[in-house]
Amino acid sequence: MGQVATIKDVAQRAGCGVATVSRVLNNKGSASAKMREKVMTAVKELDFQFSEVGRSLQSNTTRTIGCVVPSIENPVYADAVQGAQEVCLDAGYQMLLICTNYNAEMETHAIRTLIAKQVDGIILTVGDVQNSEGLDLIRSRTLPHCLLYNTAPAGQISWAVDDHAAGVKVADVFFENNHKHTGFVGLDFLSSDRARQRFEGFSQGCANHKMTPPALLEVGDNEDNLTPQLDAFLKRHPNITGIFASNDYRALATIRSARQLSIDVPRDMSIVGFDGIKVGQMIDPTLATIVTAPRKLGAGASQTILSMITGSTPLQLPLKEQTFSFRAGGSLMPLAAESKDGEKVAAFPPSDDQTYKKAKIQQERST
Amino acid sequence: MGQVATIKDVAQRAGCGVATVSRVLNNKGSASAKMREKVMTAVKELDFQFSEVGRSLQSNTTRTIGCVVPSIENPVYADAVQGAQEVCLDAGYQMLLICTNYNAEMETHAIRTLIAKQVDGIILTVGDVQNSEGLDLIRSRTLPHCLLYNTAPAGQISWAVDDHAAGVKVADVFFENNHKHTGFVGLDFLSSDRARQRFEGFSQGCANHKMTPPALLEVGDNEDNLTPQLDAFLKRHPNITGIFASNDYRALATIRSARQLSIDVPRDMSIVGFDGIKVGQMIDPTLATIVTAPRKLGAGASQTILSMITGSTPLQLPLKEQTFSFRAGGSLMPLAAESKDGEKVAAFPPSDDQTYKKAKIQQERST
DNA sequence: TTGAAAGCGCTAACAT
DNA sequence: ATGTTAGCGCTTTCAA
Repeated sequence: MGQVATIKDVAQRAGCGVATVSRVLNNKGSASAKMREKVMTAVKELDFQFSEVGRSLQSNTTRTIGCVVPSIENPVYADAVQGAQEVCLDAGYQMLLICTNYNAEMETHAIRTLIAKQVDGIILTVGDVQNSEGLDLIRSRTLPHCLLYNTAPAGQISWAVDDHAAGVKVADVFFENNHKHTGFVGLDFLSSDRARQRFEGFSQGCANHKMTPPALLEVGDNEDNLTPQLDAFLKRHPNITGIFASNDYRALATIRSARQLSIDVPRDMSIVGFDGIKVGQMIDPTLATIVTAPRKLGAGASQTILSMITGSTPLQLPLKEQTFSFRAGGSLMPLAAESKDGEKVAAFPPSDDQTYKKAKIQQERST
Repeated sequence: MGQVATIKDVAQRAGCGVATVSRVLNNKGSASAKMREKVMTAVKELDFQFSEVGRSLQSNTTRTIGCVVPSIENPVYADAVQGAQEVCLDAGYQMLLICTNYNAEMETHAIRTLIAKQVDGIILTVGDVQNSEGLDLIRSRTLPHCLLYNTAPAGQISWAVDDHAAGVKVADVFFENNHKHTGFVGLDFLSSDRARQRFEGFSQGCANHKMTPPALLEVGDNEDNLTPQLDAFLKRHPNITGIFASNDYRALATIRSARQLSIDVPRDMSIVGFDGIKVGQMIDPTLATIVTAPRKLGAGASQTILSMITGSTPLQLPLKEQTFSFRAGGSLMPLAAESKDGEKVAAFPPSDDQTYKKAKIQQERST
């Protein structure tokens, strides 16, 4: 249905053998000007295009990269996939995309399918690097592959945000702004080792500065009841002046819940998010956050894969330090030295405009 | 590299011909229990999987659907692609994704590539339905295809938001809330016929209610200077109390700019967005907007394609009326009857909570 | 029930 | 310079 003319049809119409057609169209081997001419007109007349299926069978190569991510409804993955796809396309490769919906069975099935489809390489985010059936499958075939957003186990190559280091960075920022009592709001850790690493880094950073260990508020996936949870949490930990949310959406939800509890952000509470989504800068107050570069990670993963396939380009390795940067925002404000224990006093609140400029500078530096 | 064992290897190991292996594995034709056994163990031992490339060449079918969209960095497309991909996967099809970055040449190239890859069908969003080289290419091969987010020309099938009807709806909403003087903020129409249709529908709706024709503010892609543009716009049209933004991001940007101009939303100005992105409900005020269901559109497009391919499933047709719904939000507030000409008076400002409940009811109705 | 062989579209080795 | 042909992995006749 999709294709009509084959190389045979072209050969017949041009009055030559199929090999000649192949040679002309691929600019490989010799062909007379006359033959070239005849072939080209036949191609035009038939609107001929090679079938990649035939080529793939013959060359044992598909010029296709498989990509497995949990869900592109999450903009972090969407952007990464977009970046990966662009690099592939530039190199003449196409991308087969499968979303697993955070489901381990789907993940295995997806990888099996991609192997069957004979992709030349796979870029993937798995649920658990230590225990992934699909990953084992890939390894047993020595298929070029590259992890994305998974912390690489020893010897593995991966493009991912250094969640631990980013967590440390947030602790540094809180410290610099004089917040000593902090909290962390995250999804329950069972479903996200990434959030756990952010928390661990954050704890580490707090310890480095001799700050109180961060209080932990684990919330479910259902965001509706964050407000009462936050209320109870803050009653248990009344000293807290700074909260690190495991991602920007959660940070926004936290700000909203705080507002419902008549807690003003940033006057009464400073909030720092994670990811650096676009809207963070469009709202009021703007969101202080860890900015990541999903596109770059995706593009990097593609470059890695491509260099594994062609062997030509020197293997690109992600630089851990460059996988994130902090962006200041109105949701974070310095806290004056405590006048009394536990009392919160705001010092020289920066105007929104100042904060914005600060954010901009920070951003430019990191690019 | 990717694949090792072929059907030949299995046959050899099982001590039979390749045809037997094929029959056993496909459950087609007869095979003795003994042979089945031998084949299955050979398969296990070799960890054999069929090569889809070989199958495709033989069957002239690839079980692959091509998908061409401008960019999945736009969550509207990301969600649509995700929905489309899921439906494909459920039906045993995979998805080859190409993003065109709103570039016409890329679009043509993408479609050419997908044809060469012998995809069984194509789901696509083109820049200009009336004038798309790629679309012509597809039509000339009678390849099953389905438009997504493009208004279908006569006889064409397309899954898209009814932008015009949605525009009318927004006018209705403004009218119900007593806003008679309105404006429309959109990207310059050259690059988006969708925004133009929203505007035309909006104008139509305003005319229906004998309202002033909406004033038009066309902004460039660069959002930085929205504030001065908005300022000038509102000075030219001082009566405006309601603004319809062509999408939610632009609505947020408009709210931000308004705030910089000391115009309070919704007290001094009501804003309605378009798309229904998640964060619209997480900010303060919540964003009144037209909610669309990108996932459903994508899924619908896939169903259409699949039924075109298999002919079995009854062809799904998009229902125009169900492609959007209005969601109330804090950014829109009723305006009291004008006390003096041009003077704006807010009537019974709804608490955020009320607005939220209202939004929720609206949302539940529409699902 | 089973195997041999043709053929899907293409490339590359070989022959002319 | 050009044509013939084998073979990539698979399915499907067709014979046995």
